[in-house]
Amino acid sequence: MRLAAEAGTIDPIAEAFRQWKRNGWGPAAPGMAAVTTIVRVHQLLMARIEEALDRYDLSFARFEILRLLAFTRHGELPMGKLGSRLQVHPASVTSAVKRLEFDGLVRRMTHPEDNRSTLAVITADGRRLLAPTTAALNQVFEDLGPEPADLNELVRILNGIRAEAGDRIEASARESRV
Amino acid sequence: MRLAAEAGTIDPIAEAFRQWKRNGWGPAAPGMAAVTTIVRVHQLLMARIEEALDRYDLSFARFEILRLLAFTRHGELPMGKLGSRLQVHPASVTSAVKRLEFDGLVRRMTHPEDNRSTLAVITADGRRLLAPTTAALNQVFEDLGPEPADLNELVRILNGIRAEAGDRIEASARESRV
DNA sequence: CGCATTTCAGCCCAACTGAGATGC
DNA sequence: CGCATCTCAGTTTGGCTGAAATGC
Repeated sequence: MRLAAEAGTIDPIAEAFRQWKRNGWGPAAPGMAAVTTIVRVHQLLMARIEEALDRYDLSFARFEILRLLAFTRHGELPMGKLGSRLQVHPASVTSAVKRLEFDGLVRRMTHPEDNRSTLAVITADGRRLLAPTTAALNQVFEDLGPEPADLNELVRILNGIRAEAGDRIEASARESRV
Repeated sequence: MRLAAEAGTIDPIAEAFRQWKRNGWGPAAPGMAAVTTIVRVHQLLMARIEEALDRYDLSFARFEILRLLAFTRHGELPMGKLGSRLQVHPASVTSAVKRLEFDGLVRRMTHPEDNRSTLAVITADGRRLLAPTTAALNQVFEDLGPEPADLNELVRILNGIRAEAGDRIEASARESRV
């Protein structure tokens, strides 16, 4: 999506924040601004990430699968484990891996110790593709804007939201003040 | 989506952060953790928001249109303006407003001063629906977890990302330290 | 005429549901 | 047998493109 910023206009999020308070929803205003900003930043980030991966014909979801596999000891993981680690639906894992297999980036084999389960294994081509794509994404990660200390602070606060929602957070991550 | 947390496992994001540094991508590690955490929190938030709006048969996108219309002086806005304010594609505005009109929450009229343009106008039913839905969302906003001061800090840092991406930010929002 | 605004048809993709197959 | 794991077909959804219609 290529949406031009509205010319000569104020920040829509700041404006909404003002209206929220004016309408007597003051206690919810900081949360409302936080949520709206997260949604907007998510949109901006996904656009940049997709653009960075575009020429490699990889979606962010498929990249994450490759990356996760490469991080394991033998470059393999059961389908179900992929889903729980990446928080995606089992059926989505099936289709993403199918696409990766079609592209020769992973192959599938039934689990040697449990024939119900099938392993996704990253191929040499898959590992090769990780070098340039990781570099492209790291470029995005390094150009976010805020200083590393602020990014760590950002993660700390967001982890508070994850914790409240029941997400599993490491204790250390919740405390660390940069 | 209702995805159970993986039992007995560490935080996947913290683990990825560790691996990122171990692989020599240290400078990108804070940004990588920030992006991954934003993506995850976005996912959690959208699930909660959709759940809160579910019984009103409203999507978040359609709620935002109603809210934006209610905030204007006459409860009306041209289609194009809706799109630029909410950062959605013109064709998406058309379909969202069509759905809202079908539900009797907005009606459409051609712009009195420019016949090319059509105005979306919120109806009395639309305004009525905003009371309980706003209350339901405010409940979500108030229960995010972090204190208001931290939420403001969160917005400040995220605005740094928006600014870097060329989003229009109010100067005040970029400076405010809570 | 060029340009702006909106709509529409059509496409693609992601995600989910429910049913089934297989094996523990 | 109940349960876990995965796959598949089908549906829905959102968002996009490109073209058309209308009027400035």
